[in-house]
Amino acid sequence: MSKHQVTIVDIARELGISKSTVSRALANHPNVHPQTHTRVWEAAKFHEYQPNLLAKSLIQRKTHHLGVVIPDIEKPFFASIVSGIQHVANRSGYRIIITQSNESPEEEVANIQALVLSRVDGLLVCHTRETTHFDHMHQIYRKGFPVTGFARICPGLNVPNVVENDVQGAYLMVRHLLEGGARHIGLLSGPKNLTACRLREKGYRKALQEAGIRVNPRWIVNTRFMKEDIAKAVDHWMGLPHPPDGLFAIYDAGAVALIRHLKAQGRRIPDDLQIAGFGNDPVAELMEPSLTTYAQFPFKIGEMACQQMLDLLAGVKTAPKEIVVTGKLLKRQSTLGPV
Amino acid sequence: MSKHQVTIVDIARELGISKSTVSRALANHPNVHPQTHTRVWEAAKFHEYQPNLLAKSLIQRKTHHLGVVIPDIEKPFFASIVSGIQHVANRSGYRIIITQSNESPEEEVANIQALVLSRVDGLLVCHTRETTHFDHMHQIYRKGFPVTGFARICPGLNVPNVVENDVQGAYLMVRHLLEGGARHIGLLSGPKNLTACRLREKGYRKALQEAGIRVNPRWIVNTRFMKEDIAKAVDHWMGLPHPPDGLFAIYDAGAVALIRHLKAQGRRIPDDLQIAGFGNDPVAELMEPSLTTYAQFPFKIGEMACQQMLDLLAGVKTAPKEIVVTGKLLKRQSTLGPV
DNA sequence: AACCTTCCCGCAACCGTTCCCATCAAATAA
DNA sequence: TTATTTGATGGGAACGGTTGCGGGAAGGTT
Repeated sequence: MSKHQVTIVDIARELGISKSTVSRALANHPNVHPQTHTRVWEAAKFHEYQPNLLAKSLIQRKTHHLGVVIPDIEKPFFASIVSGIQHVANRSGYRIIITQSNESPEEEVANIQALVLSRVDGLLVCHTRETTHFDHMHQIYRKGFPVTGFARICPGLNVPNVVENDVQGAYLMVRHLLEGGARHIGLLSGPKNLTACRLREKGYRKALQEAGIRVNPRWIVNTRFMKEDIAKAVDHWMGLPHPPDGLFAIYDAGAVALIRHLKAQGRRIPDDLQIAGFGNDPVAELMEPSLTTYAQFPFKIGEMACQQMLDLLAGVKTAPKEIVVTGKLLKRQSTLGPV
Repeated sequence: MSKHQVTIVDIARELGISKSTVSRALANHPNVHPQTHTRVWEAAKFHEYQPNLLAKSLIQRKTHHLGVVIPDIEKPFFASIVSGIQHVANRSGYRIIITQSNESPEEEVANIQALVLSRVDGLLVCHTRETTHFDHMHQIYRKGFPVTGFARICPGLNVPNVVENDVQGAYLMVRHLLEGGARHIGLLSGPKNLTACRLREKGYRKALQEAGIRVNPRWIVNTRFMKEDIAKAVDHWMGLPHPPDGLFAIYDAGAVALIRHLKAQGRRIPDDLQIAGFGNDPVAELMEPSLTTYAQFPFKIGEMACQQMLDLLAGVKTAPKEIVVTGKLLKRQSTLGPV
């Protein structure tokens, strides 16, 4: 960076005009003489002039940066969301600053604060699993800072939110299992405090109730997403008077682990029992048997979330709404059998 | 944003002192009376003062932002790299701005230019597969702009680069196949113009030569990473006078597809032929048979790349070096058989 | 000829900091 | 006492742009 970056003042001096005129010419302001306009542009091009966006941001109070807070970008689900956000952001001339909380609430608030400090125009946030206090959110909301939530949202915060349709997805999936003939359907769920788990469980219950089946509480197993939980769950189910003829795991990794475990036990899938997952992990398609699952379109979620943010920034006045991105049931071998 | 953000001038006025003093107090400059210091800090806390980092950046010519250019964040490999970059960046008070080129050279240069325009302190870049002209890189290099390359680097650019050890990885893998008894080893490669492909092919050749095996050019198949390439490749190999007894795919997705295809044909792996991949895709571990592959530690690559950048920014004067992150061979069922 | 527009352009304030330099009182040294 | 250092503070010029306001020249209208 030895060379002095050329500024509008340099150009103004060289052309013998004022920096205001140069500024206006470069901004294509109408009240500039055509001849002056071209002279300025030529000089700018000649000197490889690059406007200092910091100065511009400072005065215009806009950085054209959006802050994104996610738990973990290495999860394909979040990576796709980020990609979707990025896609619509770039299209509108925004850049995104990404921060990861690594599922730590402390890092989450630190990231959020750092982002508002660096003057992003808006914040797109997905909370950690563990986030239970939302003071930091209400605080920036009170200041009028533009916020949009996605995937895991802050309860009771009056901002646009984009979520996947957990209830519906689980509902459809369980209906699919029922159509396949299953009557005793086990549910592999996660920690009870997670909204997503509760919602998917809700869909599960709804489908069973509609089919006139009383939900046996012992069908439901709550894990902590650990590998060790799988064997225990299977033992539990198989010890029941009526072992399940279908299993619905609310996360694909769980379904995958179930399949491996059951296959190792010599059970045939889906003949002995059907298995379904949730989330359309890349593995799902490649396993044997390929896994029936529910695709959530995270890219779409990202796009919608970012679009909400752009509307917010553009001052489009609509009541902040909750947008639900509906996914799609992918019926595969783990419920249908070989095709 | 109705409220006027409080500035140091506001605090100065309220306390009846000059803004210089406030600035110094907040920066914990020694030459400030202790009493003034606490008064300033208390006023700042009371009014929830937030420094305007834009103004600071403008004057100090440092944004504490790093630009990251990657082809596709949805690829686990790149997601991990980004995560690694982020990790060391945050630790040192830097934020990262991420842009995706989507494997399009045009988007790549657009992103890079936008990033230098928004005054990032440095640029971490991984080129697209298709990037063949590197004018944009030389241009910013000439300006003295801090650049670090990773994974796919710009040839002939005198900047720190961090790459994985392609030659070594392929070499070790082929040696492993040889140890397993394979003698006719097919290579599923990618487009010839990609450096990674050429390097891995080099490792492949080296291992065979060392073992005293003449490389049969017909063993090598160049794909374009398409699904359709797989069937053709298999047909080609099986049509040879001596069909291969081992296959090395330089990308895991290829190995996975090979396994599925060969299994569908009724061939037993690894009994009929061994199969190995490269990259340690998450699927590799979960398939059946689990895939022998080479793990590249992308997180580490990201960390190293970012560390190089920080050194660069700190002015640590070392000749820009090429750093090689060596991976690890993961021997699994596709070469070893059931365990 | 006097007046009114319209078109260009320059002046200067402003955005919110940092930081160099000057100032001045108090403390120390001669 | 006087000279010198030290410590705390204020003034003001940057940083690189944007923008409201006013003015002058050119042209058109009564």
